[in-house]
Amino acid sequence: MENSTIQINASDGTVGKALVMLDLVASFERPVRFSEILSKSAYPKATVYRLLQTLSNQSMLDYNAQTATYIPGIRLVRLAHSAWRQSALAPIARPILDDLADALGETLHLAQMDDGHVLYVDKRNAEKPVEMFSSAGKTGPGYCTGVGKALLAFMPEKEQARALMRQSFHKFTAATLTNLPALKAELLEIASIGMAFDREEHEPGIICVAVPILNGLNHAIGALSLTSTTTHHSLSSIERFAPKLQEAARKISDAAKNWQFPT
Amino acid sequence: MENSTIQINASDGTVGKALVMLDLVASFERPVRFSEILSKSAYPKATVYRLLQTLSNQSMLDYNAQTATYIPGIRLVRLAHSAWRQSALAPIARPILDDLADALGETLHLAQMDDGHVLYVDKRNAEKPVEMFSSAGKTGPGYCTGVGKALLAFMPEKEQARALMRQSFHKFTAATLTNLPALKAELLEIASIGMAFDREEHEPGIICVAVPILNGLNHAIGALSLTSTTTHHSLSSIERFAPKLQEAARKISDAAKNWQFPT
DNA sequence: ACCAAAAGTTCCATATAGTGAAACCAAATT
DNA sequence: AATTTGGTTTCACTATATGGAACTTTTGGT
Repeated sequence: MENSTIQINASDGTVGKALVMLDLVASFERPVRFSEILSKSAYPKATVYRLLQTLSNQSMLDYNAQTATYIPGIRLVRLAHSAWRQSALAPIARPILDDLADALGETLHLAQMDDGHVLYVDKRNAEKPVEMFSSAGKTGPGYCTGVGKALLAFMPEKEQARALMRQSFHKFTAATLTNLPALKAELLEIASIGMAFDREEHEPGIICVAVPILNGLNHAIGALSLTSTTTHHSLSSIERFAPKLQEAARKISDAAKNWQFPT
Repeated sequence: MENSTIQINASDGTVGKALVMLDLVASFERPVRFSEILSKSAYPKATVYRLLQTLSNQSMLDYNAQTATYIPGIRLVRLAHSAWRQSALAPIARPILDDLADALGETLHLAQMDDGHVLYVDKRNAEKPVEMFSSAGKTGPGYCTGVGKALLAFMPEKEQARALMRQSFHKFTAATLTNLPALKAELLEIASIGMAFDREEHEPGIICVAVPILNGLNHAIGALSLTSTTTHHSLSSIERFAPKLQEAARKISDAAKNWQFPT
């Protein structure tokens, strides 16, 4: 969301720095000029310059000579295809999500945790059926979405601590939790009841129920949510979908356990 | 397709090497062990080891400690989302593709050229409406697909020469062109008539018409195709769709020309 | 249970590749 | 014409990557 500060990359040498640059360019969400990148970066001019050149050579960035701007490159799309196919969760969950979408006719999201944030890896939309990359790959906050809280509540302690650090607590709506103690309390509750709600915490009028997809150690490998609006549903009426969600989550979990790459 | 040889990366130092490793891991299309990666790589053991560690640290790879295998990492999915949204062609083409799919009810592909190969960036399927990453990001051969030949035929001369080098001419079917002169002759024909056909060259029973999406200099920035089967259509019957495809291609081309990022 | 081979990890002297201050060049701007 | 701003190149310095080899762990065979 607010990306005003510089990301310092502790180690990982040149490769780490190059990837920081990639993230930086991506974070603008629009074509950016050299000087803009430079001003947001911690590295000196010549270093930034060379890193951008290397990344452009490698098609990890696209440089437009007309406008003298950089955008994330096409090679990422190719690599992501491979990542998505192999990430196990998304492809496995696909048929189960399809069935669930058919049965419920509501908007569904499948998400994973990525560095404390929510990464949506698949979606079924109640209205518009086709979505593509426009939804998969999208990220959202952890502390104020249903999937985010479901994932946080079922993380190994250490990872959870690290993920909680990354939350920035922007008050999107009146209902947004804006501090760590409040969030921690809610996560305990979620862990005990096995489901999470978004009570218009991220966007006014938008509510959701989310359940974790667990592995054998009771840690979340993903989360599944059903999203609706306050005009269509109330919290208690979407709660009624929870058993169906949990059943689907269990199916995905089972499929993931038994999943082996064809040899 | 056949990735049996080692990719040598001329320069670009450590970052280039790291990206070669990324591609290598992705090319397996399944979880791979260290030794498998090593055996396909040109770099010495310790180097490969360190590169893989760095990439895993950075979530560009996922290391599974249970199975001791690597797969492409989740960070790629996040980055690709950004790349796709900003690549201009795909998001711009989306509504036009939607309309065309509604009007024709046939399978459509939108593709770009990537290192001599075809990169599919969007798709509308006649039967299954939802597809996601499973189709976007997929790559295919340049010399034996409709979109590939359309893209090759309308490339700047130098780039074309480079792209032609990258073709490997595997004979998929009886109709596959298997040598450079034959391909060059066909590309001239395509350039003159402004459309390309796939006459069961990649898969038996699958035919397609493709048209380039041109910029102001008459170079392809993408290609649009309509795919069908020989049971549904003949070459001449799919040729009848060409005007509609060309109209859509022109619309996309215009939209791309006028396109400016919102300031 | 043992041994041998293979797979994976760490070490460390060396050299290569990255660094970044500064100079330079090219467009805009005054 | 002079100045500022944005972008590119240079080069001496050194931090970082390198990779052969030693070491540890795992696997598999008898």
